Amino acid sequence: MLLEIDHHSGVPIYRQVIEQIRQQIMAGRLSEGEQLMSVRELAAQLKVNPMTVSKAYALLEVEGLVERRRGVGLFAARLRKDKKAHTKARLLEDILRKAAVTAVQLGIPEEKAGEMLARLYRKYNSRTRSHSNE
Amino acid sequence: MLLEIDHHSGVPIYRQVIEQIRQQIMAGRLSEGEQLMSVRELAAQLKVNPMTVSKAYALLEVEGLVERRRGVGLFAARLRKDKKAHTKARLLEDILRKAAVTAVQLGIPEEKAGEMLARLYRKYNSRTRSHSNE
DNA sequence: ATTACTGTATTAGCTACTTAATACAGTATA
DNA sequence: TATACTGTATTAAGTAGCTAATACAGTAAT
Repeated sequence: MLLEIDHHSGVPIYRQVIEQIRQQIMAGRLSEGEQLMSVRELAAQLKVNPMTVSKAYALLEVEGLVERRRGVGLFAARLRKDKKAHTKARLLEDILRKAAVTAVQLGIPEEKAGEMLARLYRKYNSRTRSHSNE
Repeated sequence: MLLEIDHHSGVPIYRQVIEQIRQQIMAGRLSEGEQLMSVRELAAQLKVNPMTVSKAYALLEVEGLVERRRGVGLFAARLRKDKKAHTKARLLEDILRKAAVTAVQLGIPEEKAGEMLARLYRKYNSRTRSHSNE
């Protein structure tokens, strides 16, 4: 597992760690029960303080995505498939809710909002295999 | 024009001012060219420092939604209808883009994302006439 | 020029957040 | 128990963002 941190993006390091690990788990690139890099190991790789990594791990545990075992290590949580699907749906819904509120407030018709989403979805879906630097 | 500020929401005052005025302009509840409350007037109503209001106004001018005239006052910008529609579309697109990226990353199919958006749209659209306190 | 409004630049204090240094605590193995 | 790993609680420093106090600047009418 390799994480990349952009120190100039303005996005806090611990959030970047959270987002990347969450995505790897949700996309199935981290097996259930698999052990992740230790706090100090990942901290060294990212050239960051161990506590920063620990903070990210702590928040991921709150989300139910990992299990921390003091003295042992960190493991990808075992998620039932329906639970996993539910979590994914919730992540997306949180964002779509804002979009829906905005569309209603601006008086943009439902069909138009739907078309915009479909267009954007296809745009990014076609880039899945390539690197996106933005 | 009446604005309401929630001092406990965690959202900065100047952002709340921006969002509410932007929404009033976009929804057509502020006529083009109409004069808005002066900096000090609005600051008094909101019980806030005039500079906080001035900051909100400055950012609204950058968006092209208002015109500031020193010594005279603040006026809702005259927007051509197509420009207005374009601005509205951009506001929504910025949010929908994040949703699309998330959906693709999580492997959620386009149809499902579309259904979620439609459901949420209807949910908030049906509340348009009532007060929402959350 | 005076008055009475407009908006604004500068500065400073406050707060919340992020990161890091240090010392501590749990587990497994020999 | 000793060792060598695990993660963590506490504390503090640094930073960025928000708000406000003050003094300044433009406009219009008298």
